[in-house]
Amino acid sequence: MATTRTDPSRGRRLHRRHDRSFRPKRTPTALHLLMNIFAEFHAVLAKSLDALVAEGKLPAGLDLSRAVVEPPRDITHGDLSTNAALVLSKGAKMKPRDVAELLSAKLAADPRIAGTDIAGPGFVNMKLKPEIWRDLARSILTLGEKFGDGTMGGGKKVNVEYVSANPTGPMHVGHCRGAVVGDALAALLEKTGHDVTREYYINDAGAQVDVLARSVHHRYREALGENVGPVAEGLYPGDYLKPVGAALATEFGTKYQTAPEAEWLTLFRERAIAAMMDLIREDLKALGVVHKVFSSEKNDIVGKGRVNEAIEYLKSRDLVYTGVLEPPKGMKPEDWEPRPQMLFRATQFGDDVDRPLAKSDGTWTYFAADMAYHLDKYRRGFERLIDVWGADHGGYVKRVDAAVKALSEGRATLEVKLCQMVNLLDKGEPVKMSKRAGTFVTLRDVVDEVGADVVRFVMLTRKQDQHIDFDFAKVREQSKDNPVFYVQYAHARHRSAFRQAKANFADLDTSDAALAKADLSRIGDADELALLRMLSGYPRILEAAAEASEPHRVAFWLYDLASTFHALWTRGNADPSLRFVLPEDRETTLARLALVRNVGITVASGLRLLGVTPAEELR
RNA sequence: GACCCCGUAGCUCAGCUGGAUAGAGCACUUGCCUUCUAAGCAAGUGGUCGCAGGUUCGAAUCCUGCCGGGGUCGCCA
Repeated sequence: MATTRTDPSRGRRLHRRHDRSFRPKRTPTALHLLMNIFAEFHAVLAKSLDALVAEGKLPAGLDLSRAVVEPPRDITHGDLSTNAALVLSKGAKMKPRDVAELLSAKLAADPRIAGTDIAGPGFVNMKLKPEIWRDLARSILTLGEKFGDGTMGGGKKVNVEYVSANPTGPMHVGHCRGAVVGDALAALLEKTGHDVTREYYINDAGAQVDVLARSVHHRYREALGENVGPVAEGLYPGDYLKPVGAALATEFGTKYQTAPEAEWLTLFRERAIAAMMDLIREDLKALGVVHKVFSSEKNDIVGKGRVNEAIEYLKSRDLVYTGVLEPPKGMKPEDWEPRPQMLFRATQFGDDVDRPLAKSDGTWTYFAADMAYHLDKYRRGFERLIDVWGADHGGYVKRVDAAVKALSEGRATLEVKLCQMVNLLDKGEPVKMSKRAGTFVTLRDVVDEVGADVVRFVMLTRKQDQHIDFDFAKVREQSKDNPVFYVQYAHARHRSAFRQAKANFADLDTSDAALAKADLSRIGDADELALLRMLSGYPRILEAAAEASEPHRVAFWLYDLASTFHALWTRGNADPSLRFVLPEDRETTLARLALVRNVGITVASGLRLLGVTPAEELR
């Protein structure tokens, strides 16, 4: 396996490239926009190190790639902390504390650093001048929701394929996790400077779409008034096919009522798939998910001979052969019989066994088509492919990874994000669902009932490889168990503070531009500065989340931010002098509104990234 | 049998890709509304990070082996 998650060198490399390339440019005329404080001070650290090398106090060629500048766990340790001395001591052949002494003295000379000290085994802690936080506040007001935009991706093309539900019916709740995770991941990658394409793969070439066509034919006859009885075993029984059958009845009358299957199968299949895709697109739209590209297995891959091309390519590399697979050990398939098959040498690329490409009836396996599809993505210029799948497809990862490696000669990378199951519950009791029996809860039902905001946020309150319990009773409650309200409430409160300000100062200019000019030296309370310090972590969180492909981190961070803001807000209850709006003090009000607006901008940015509406008010 | 994921407070889960004294919500105990919307806040109780080794200045995090739970395993998609 060589996916991103298991390749330890990958993250490091990206970090370093980003950090090194970040050189704050100071233009005397414009305000220097503080974007990522940690990246900036990593640059300061590198400069200090260079100086120490030039002075001969440290040897040249030290590897700074493992050194990080981060917020200390405990704020009494200062604003920034670096492990540089610990990381460098070995290469410098010095004790960590001694390296720390040198770095500490050098860093203390930076005009923006108020002081440094050494702690523990050799951490260097830095205390920044409060003016830094006020610069940050002004920067956020100037940037607006661009705050947090990053260049980490370097404009690189990334293809994110997600949902890709079979076109045999409306989406059920189980699909919505992948939809939300994929969508948020795509947004996150865009925010961090990637050129993202959101894509959906339509599995419309298999046997199941023929079943769909037959199911529609049943509904068609039904619509013509024929007494067809219940839907036959093995067909899709859902009512959602009735309108499709009815439309065909209107259009073609009795033409295909008794005709042999061969006469209508293709037509009915195409109409049915088109109708189902319309349905699915509507469902996705209700959830706020919009794909840019829909690739059809049948029309874009198989029909265009892409599978043949892929196989021919592999054959030319001697990666295809005819062989007989061993039955899997430990389980005894009853109908197992050894059979020669066309196989792809997946084992040469890290898979456990070689994989079949053709079925016994001569048609391609799903894998063969999927392989060709991934080659198609690569040929469209994507060297980074991300697929979001359900965890039940976990056993399929290695072979597609092997295929991508083989077909791109190692130039393309595939990351598969597996989303664990969503356990659907009602008051703690499992809800039974069966698509074949037609008893399943649709995504639409859930979205209509609790709203897209709640569905989306809940789906992001777990790491994707962790199970989620989605309990209707709880989600319906719209109580404080629902973290989405907690975060939205922070945004609503920020709006409320502005309404309050207008009520007290009718003529007050509270535009972001005006707030950026406020006298921010009036922001001095420890909790106020702590809030700004927290906001400074936003770009950092986005980068880390993007690098790990873990959008849930943004949701958790927003929750923490909301918590910090609520705490500050509530202090005003006990001590009116700490309120944001002070009817007696226009200037301080303006400064505090600037702070509040910083929170509002950042919460809105984060929520929008996750596809959740920043609420104006919650009542 | 093989492969993948998970195991952290009573419960549900985070833990910033190896850092300092392991965090949050729920639950439980105790306070805060003549209100900048209390859908909120503050404090307290609660941990052998599944077990055992290893790697190093340092491990919940990385490696190995076990234990427990889930998922998957030729011609379904």
